[in-house]
Amino acid sequence: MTTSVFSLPVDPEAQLWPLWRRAEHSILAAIEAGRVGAGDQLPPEHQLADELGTHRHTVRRAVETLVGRGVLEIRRGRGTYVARGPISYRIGRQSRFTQNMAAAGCRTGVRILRSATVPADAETARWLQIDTGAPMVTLALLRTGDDVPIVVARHSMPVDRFADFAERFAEIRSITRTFASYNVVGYTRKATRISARLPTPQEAGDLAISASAPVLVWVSVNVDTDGRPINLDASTFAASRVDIVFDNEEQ
Amino acid sequence: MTTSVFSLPVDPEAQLWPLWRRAEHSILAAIEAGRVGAGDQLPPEHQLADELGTHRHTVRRAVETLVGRGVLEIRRGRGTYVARGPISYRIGRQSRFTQNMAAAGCRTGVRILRSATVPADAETARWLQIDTGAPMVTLALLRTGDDVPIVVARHSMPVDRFADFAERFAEIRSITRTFASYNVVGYTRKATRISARLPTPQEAGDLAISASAPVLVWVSVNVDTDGRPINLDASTFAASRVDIVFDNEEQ
DNA sequence: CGTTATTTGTTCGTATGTATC
DNA sequence: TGATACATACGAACAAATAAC
Repeated sequence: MTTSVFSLPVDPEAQLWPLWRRAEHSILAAIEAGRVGAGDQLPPEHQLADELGTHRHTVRRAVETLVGRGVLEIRRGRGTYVARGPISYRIGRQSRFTQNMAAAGCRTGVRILRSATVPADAETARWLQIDTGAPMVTLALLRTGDDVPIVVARHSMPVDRFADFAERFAEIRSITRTFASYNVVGYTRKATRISARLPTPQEAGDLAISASAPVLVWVSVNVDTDGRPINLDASTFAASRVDIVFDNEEQ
Repeated sequence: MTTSVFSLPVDPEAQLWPLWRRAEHSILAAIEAGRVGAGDQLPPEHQLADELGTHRHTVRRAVETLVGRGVLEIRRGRGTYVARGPISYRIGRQSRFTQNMAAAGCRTGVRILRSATVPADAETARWLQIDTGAPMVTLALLRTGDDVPIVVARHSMPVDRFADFAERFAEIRSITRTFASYNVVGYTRKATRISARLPTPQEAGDLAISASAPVLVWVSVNVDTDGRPINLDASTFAASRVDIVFDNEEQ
């Protein structure tokens, strides 16, 4: 007699949940019991459906939810895998991306996705203390850790102070040092807004995450030492790949 | 001739996206163009499917994603509605839930979901600086704004200092004042960890959100004025209903 | 370099369950 | 109670990405 790795719960209480929730629970139980380990490949969907005595769509719903919970990871055409945990992304008042990833032992990369000069919408203008419609330099960056996309950062700066910011950044490849090239040194984060949602199609594509994997959205205003806003940073993190840690003591 | 409120994009570039993404885009476009406003009810799924010339399942996928993006809201048996925006939840070093919601003009409510004394797991013990397995008082609270569930807060406290915390809270109905009853006044938040994911079945039930609507998870350690950890607060927010704002200046 | 098998992704079909009014 | 609207579940077929040959 063989003991199956995946099987639906049989206790009558579980019958209250829909089938796809019970399938979700079965897969999670197999992982938590160590019957499948981090990085392991799951059986293909049709086989999982057979083992659980249910339909492939039901399994897909369960798997999709576990992807969104950060438990599984799907690679199309290859298979479904048990996810490795997120990287802790430590935030003080001045800490920046590269230091963080280095601390986690990750090789960082950055790529310019898009760059343009556009008129400021009302809300951005308010944060940057410029006029609505005033031109802004915008720069969308994809930052990676060990070649895995981590965050899309969209930076907006007033064009009057930072006209050729994008060109300089393309050369310098560091936000902090590009600001330094304008003699802006030691800027700090003022207000920060954090929210979470499912990704837009573009975000899902940029971050290479599935449509059901949430993003963590981080919008912060940076001010120079005179307190003047220099930049609005709207960053969208692949939530399953990071953990944001504020350490109030180290600020 | 009638102009339809919902219609699939026809430009050839759009053909690259799957049908459900195009349907998602159509619904979003109708909202952004003001053809349907905040709080309005959408046509039923079968009718939307007809208008978009596609299958009901395709529409459901689109709607589900927009629910996760905070754009729509589903009320089972009643209909699908355009969501109203999130409440801004302002966080300083000491600010607490009730003040925040009052500032947003919301009537707050709190209900005890679960309460128990349990042994500390390794990680919680480390945060609270107690021994692994040492007993903790745990208290799960559901906080509401205008009767809408906002957050499930799970508090853990060492039992040796706060033995009858749950009973006192049931009477006092305020975390701050319950701590004050132990002569713990003016405690502050030390480290905070923020992440986002899809809800567990229990969280989805507690918060009355759909399985595809992300939660924002907030874990913080509070310390008394001597720097001793008094409590671990693991709070799960319905992401579509709040925005968390850190104001570094007001801390 | 194409071909094929494997695996996940999309789409439509059909039926039934369940909450709300 | 009946009508309406969302939720679950199984079925069938094909598309698209990947890997192995």
